[in-house]
This record gives sequence, C-alpha cells and structure tokens, in this order.
Amino acid sequence: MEQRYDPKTIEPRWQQVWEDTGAFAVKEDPSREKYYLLEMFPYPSGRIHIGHVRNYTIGDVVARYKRMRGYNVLHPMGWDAFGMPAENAAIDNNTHPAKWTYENIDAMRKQLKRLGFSYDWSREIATCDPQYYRWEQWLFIRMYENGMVYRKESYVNWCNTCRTVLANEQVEAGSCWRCGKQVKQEKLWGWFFRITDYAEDLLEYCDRLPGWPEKVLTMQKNWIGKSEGAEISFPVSGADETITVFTTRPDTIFGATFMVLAPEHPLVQKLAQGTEQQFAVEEFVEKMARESRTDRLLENREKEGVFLGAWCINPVNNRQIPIYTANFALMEYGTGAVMAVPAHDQRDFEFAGKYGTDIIPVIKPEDTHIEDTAREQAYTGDGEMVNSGPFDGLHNRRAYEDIIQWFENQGIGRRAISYRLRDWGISRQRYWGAPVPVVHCPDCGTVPVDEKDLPVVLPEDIDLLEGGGSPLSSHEEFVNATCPACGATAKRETDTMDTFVESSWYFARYCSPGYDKGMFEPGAVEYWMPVDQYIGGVEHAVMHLLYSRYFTRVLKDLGLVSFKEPFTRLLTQGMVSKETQQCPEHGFLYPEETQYRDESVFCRKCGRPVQSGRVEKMSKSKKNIIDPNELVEHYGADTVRLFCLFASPPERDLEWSEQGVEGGFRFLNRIWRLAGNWIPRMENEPSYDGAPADLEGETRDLYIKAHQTIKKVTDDIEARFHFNTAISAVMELVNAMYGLESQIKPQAADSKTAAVMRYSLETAVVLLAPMVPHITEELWTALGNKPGSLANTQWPVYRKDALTADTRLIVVQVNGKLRGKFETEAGADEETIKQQALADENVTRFIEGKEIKKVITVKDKLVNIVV
RNA sequence: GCCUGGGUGGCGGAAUAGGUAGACGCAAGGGACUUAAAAUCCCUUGGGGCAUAGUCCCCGUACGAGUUCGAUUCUCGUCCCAGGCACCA
Repeated sequence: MEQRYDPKTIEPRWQQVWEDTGAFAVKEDPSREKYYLLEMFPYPSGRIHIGHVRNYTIGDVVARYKRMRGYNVLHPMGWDAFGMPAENAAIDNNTHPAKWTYENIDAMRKQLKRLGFSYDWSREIATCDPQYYRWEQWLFIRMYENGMVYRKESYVNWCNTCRTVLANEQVEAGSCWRCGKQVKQEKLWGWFFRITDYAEDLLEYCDRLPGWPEKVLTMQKNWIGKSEGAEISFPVSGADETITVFTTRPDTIFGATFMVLAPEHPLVQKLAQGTEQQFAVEEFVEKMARESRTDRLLENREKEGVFLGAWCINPVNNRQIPIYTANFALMEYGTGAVMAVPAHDQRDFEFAGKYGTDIIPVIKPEDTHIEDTAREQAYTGDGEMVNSGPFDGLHNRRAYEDIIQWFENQGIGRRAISYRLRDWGISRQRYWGAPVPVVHCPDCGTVPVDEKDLPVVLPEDIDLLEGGGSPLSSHEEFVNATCPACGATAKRETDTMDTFVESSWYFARYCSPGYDKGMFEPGAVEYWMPVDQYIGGVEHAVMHLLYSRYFTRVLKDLGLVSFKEPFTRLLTQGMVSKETQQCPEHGFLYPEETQYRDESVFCRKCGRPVQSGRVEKMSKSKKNIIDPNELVEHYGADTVRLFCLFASPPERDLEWSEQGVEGGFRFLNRIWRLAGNWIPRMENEPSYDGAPADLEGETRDLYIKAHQTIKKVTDDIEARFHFNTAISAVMELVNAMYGLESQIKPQAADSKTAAVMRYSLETAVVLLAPMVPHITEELWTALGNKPGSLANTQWPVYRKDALTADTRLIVVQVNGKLRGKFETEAGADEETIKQQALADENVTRFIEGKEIKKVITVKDKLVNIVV
C-alpha cells in the first residue's frame, strides 16, 4: 500500500479491472432475485454536468448496495439522442446532427467511465439508432391499427419568416428567438396519441404507487385534472345551432347570464358573421392568434373579450343571454364553451363587472340576505337555492343531483366528466427525430408503412433549415413513396416524433437491447421489468413519468407485456442550480466568457457589465453548468462522488458551491492514513466478531460504535437514501478510531484491540464501498482480501447486543425549558428519574417556592416539570 | 396566474413518532509541529448578557398568529425562492 492516497493511479486501475472482468454485466437468472435500478438517461449535450453526476452517483450507490445485498442487479445506461439541440448545433457549426450526437456520446461515455459507475455497458442504447426507433415505428403502426393514434388540426407557434414551428421555449416575448419576428398561432395537422382514453386508469393508479413520492402523485393527479359535472346544450337564438358547455356547477345554471366561447371555437366567426360586431370579433380573434400560447395562458392577464352580436337561450328559464368570446376560455378544456355565472364564479364576476352583464345570485349563504350575495366578489360556497324556479329552497348540493336528473329527463344535458389532460400531440416538423411511419396516398388516405419495410430510416443527406424547420419535406427521395395498400404513387409523412416517445419505453428496451425480432425479448422483459427503483430529476415529475406510465399501459393492452406500471419505486432528486450570467448584448454567458475586474463581472466579447440572474436549474441553454472534469482531475472520482452525496439529501435542491469538496478529500485521506498505520499491526489478526461484553473501555466503545454505524448507514440507505447522514456516521466512526489511536498506538496494541480495530476499519471500508468504490477496493485489497472482490462482498450485519450503551441521558425541563441533564441506567423507571430530576441543583433553583402542577416523564428520555 | 415543493449559524446541512436546535463537514480565528511552507494534530466558533464566567441567563429554525406541559416538526395566514405548465429534455 502506497504511503500517499493517489486517486490518479488507483482509479483507472480499478476501472480497468471492472471493464476487463465485465464485473457489472448481468443476465437473467430465475434462481436469483432481480433488482432493476435505473437513472433517467441523459440527453447527449456534449458534456455531463454536476447534476448528472449527482443523479448517477445516487443511482450507483443504490446499485452497488443492492449487489452487496445479493441481488441480481440490472443497471444500464444509454442516450436520449434525438432532439432540437443537435439540429441547432449542426446549423451553428455546419455539421450533421448525427455526427454531433455520436461525438457527444463518445465524450460523455468517457466521462461517465471516469466516475466509476457500475453500468452494464454491454446494454448501452442510443435512441437515434435505427435499430431502436425501428421498434418505436413498429409500435406506432400497432397503435394506429388499434385506433390509439389519430390525426387532427391544432394550433402551434408559427414563425412566418423562418417558415417553421417554434417550441414555446423558442418564443421570446412573443417573437421568434432567431429572427425576432412576431410569432403567430397557426393551425397545423398533426398526429396524436389518445392518452385521454387512459386518464381514469392513470388517475386511479396514483393511489396504488406506494413507492412514489406523494408530491409527484399529487402533481400527476392535478395534471390529469378530473372534474365531474354536466354537459348542457344552449340553443342559439334565431339560428340552427346549439352550444354545448361543460360545467362543474350545474346547480348554478339559473344564474347563467352570458356565454363565453374560446376564440378558436368554430362558432365564433360563424355567429358574428353579418352582425355589427363582425369586425370587432375578427379583430379580437386575430389578436388572440398573435399571442403565443405561453403568454395567453401563463401571465396574469386582464380578462378581455368581445360580444359576438348573438344570443343563446338558457334552457332552464328561456332567458336570452349574450354570447362573448374571451381570452380566458380555452378550446382545449371541456367543450371550449363556458356558461358564465358571475354571481358564483370569480372569473366570470370580474368579466361581468368589466362588460356590464347581469349578475343574478342563485345560491344564498346561510344567515345572509340575498341582496348581499355576490356584491364584492363571487360567492363560491354552498347554500340555499334561490331564483331557481322549481329548485328554490333546496340545498345546492342536493339540487346539483336533481338538476342533472332533470336535464337528462328533458334531453338538454347529461352527467359528464371532464379531464384537463389532453391528447398527446407527437408530431414535430423537424429532422432529428424518429420518422412517423405513414404514407399519404391520394386514394387510400393515410396508410401505415408495411412492417417489413421498417425502419423508415432518416436520410443522411439533408439540408438543415435555419430555424429548425422540417428539411424532410424537401428531400424528394424520402418523400416520394408508393402506397403500401394500392401501390400508387404517394407521399411519405415528414413529421418526426416527439422525443418523449423514445423515453417512454427505453427502460424496457434495456432488458434485451439487441433483440431484433421485436421491441423486446419476452422472457427478458418479464424477468427484469418493472424497474424496481427509478431515479431522476423532479422536473420530470409530470410529463416524462406520465407518458411512460401511459406507454406501458399501451404495451400491456397490445399484449406485449404483462404489467402496466413501469416504475415500482421512484426517487425524484432535487435540482442542482446555479446563478445565470447574462450580457445585454450576447445573452447568457459561460463563466469562461466573463471577466472579473474591479469586483464586477464583464462580458469578454463586448466589455459590458454582466447581470447576475436568478438561481436556476443547470442547463446548457442558460449556460450555468458546472463541468465535473476539473474536479475529477484535481481530487479524483471518489471525492467528487463523496461530495455530491454529502452535500445534501438527494431530494433537496442544491445551489452549487465547491465549498466542502476539500473536506471530502481530507476524509478519504484520513481513512487512508489510518489504514496505513494499522495494517502492519493487523496482518495476522483476524477481525473481532464476538460479543461486546468480552471487551472493555475504549475498545468496547469503538466496537459498539462500529455496530451502531452499520445500523445507521443501512437504515439511511434503505429507508430514505440519505447518504449525507450515512457518510457523517462513517466519519464519526473514523473519528472514534483516531480517538482510540491517540490512546493506544498500533505497535502497543494488544491482540483484542487490534482485532476490534480491524473490525472497525473493515466496517468503514465496506460501508463506504458503494459510495467511493475505488479507494475502498484498494483498501480492501490492502487489508488482505482478494483483489476486486469488494463489489460482491456481503453487506455487514450488526449485532443487536452491540447497539446500545447501558446508560441514558435524561433531559430535565422546567416548563418546557432545558434546565439540566443527567446520566442514568437504561430502563430506569419513571418514578426514579423523576426524583433524580427534582434533586438536580439547577432545577431546584427554578422550582423553589413554586407549586408543582404536573410532572411529565418520558422513559429513557426526559422529565418536564410544570410549575 | 395555476399546480407542486422549499426557507434552520458565515456556508452545505443534522434533529427518522411533538421531547437537549445546530450532529457531520466547510470556512474563519487561535495554538502545536517545522529553518520555512504544505500536510497533519489540538482548541474556539448562532446572537446577546453578567458584580457571580457558570452544569449560568435571555433571544433564536423566513414572518405573524394558534394548538400543546413542550413546536424546526402540527394548524391557519403572510412574504420570499425553486420546479412544472403540454413543441427544451
């Protein structure tokens, strides 16, 4: 064993051993219990950042821990390789997205290997590989055949200058991020997955995922957004049209005094036609179309609308009510039409105030006068029905049911359930994605590609368009096809799929990554799936995780798998964030693009002062990323891993700071030196494994400490993945070993002491093995074990009889304030400790001359005297 | 705006079932060793108070109320921060 701890020589050596022996490659083995541990795979942006390191270190600790517990652990890694950044980078650097992507993958794989993660690299996948997306296309066809996919028109952000669709992220203050021109809402045909068919099931199972964080399930439930109510038809006055609304408050229908349609509602322009409002309506609809979806939905918008010049009839009282279109009505939700009840809905109330429509209260709170209802604001609570014809006098909850019944009898409405969840639009007008495997035939319409012609491969010779528009449509060879049904000349679909599609089933592909007869080999997928523990950023709490749950249901319903939930347990790791730096001229800046001068920061390119922005999650687009390379170079992988784990518990957000990395390195050095000091003395000394009763003094205390540490570390990992406290426990054990060393030098140690020391040192090494695998493997070998065997060594077990000391510290409070403490025998009865507490000198000062009202005692813990 | 979290020393954090607030580490200060530096080791370290310097007292877990013998922990309200909001992944 070297004198000095030198990660630069140790780490590559063990990484080589793991690689050469295929230490983490696994195969299905029905005789062993499996454990599938998965971290969310990265987008190959080029460099891993510290957020990845945190995520993958957490996962690696669990994988290594489970391996030591005897499980057959599947721990794969791959690349979520399609997406916009590759296209943007390709345009900027005049290269090809594929080239850019695969180079990034190579660079990042190298970085991951340097960190010593225990992946089964033989299972690596990249979603841009035709052998991967081939099966995605195959599944698309199966879904198409089963009516799970359809085409429809929907609104998108459109930049007319760049002739392309823009992601919300690419719209900056209503303008295109590249050319700066105003963005418009355009209707576009696209493909949709019927995820709404699964809304109820996805919602129901939110209560059957005990291994998921409550907050994620709550977010998913809210995203699905089930609401129960009724659909009601309102006939339009003087026209052969009806407007159907969805409402959760059918009990307030007598108070409906106007109608609001979403600007995109098909009846808006139709009804305004020929009225004096026609021009105003057209102008308003046009204005709404100019607003990007983000702006319209997200900001605290003033309610705005315009009268259509048309009326409809409230079917319950035949009252004529005006029809408006307004910005707060959304075509995507419900039916795109809202019956407005200003007396009992705050949004409607504000709109009514602004446009002067009637406000009629129909529910009266108890003990109030009807005139006082809905004066200042809408009344949304319960009460007695008024102004509601036959329902007057009933409680509104009761009337709710009666009114729906009445609608159904009259044929004007019915009970209905509405979800906020919308169908999943998967069409992207981009190049770098999996092509939708469909052909448009002038005679047969849309026809799926024949299975034997899969994959529909992305052509490599393309001209990317500035702005990221779809270059496939101008690639003649790709577009021109023959109809699989009739053989006529046809056009190939040029949309590619949302990259969320790839990430919705990759976890199953890892089970048999090279399988070429289907999406996955049935035996393998049934052995490994579902994922036992999934780990990833909390930012994926809704979309990715919900899409994956949906996809797994589709796979099950198509008979491809037997389970419908993909992830048994989920750990959502908090984000690593950092302050952004922004130049007024050049936008976001990397640290190396800035310059320090006179205690301020300036842009290197233009010299303007840089504004420090908000603290945000690390992302390449914000340029606030930390590259772990330098840290690994300086301290080694083990220190970086240790620090990421020690800095905070995994679920917590972490604002990046390097303060403390040094401490991790120092700690590893401390163990290294301790081992160096003692190993010569322990050479022929077996590890102590007897009862603590046969030991005494400091040796006994240390032995107990070692067992306590095993319990603490095991509990911290098992129950809540709190590696930070696990590490501090091992630090305390190491401190205790140093404490003993200061009393007894290695050369002078008797046999029992050396044996206990060996036990403690081995314990510390084994407990740290999942977290810092290189140094521990080295020390394990130095301690006389078979080289490379630590990764598969049994996790230690603690002795129950070595867990507790026999004295307890009792805390004494007077009126809940700490006034004293004393040691007493464990299990001392309450009366004894009470007497002892009352005798305490400091305590007597506080109770002297006062009446003792009550004494609360908690066994082995505390006495509280109330005076 | 809506949904979901979070807020504890100079910093990261600990307190796992309502019972000693600040474990462990970083930073800082002081000391030892050294010709010197690095490394290492030891001590101090939330704020304030004191004729008694203590096993001392007061305040303190974003802010304001409440429940309780006792609240960082439970309840209500307020402020601030972060994530998501459907074409970033």
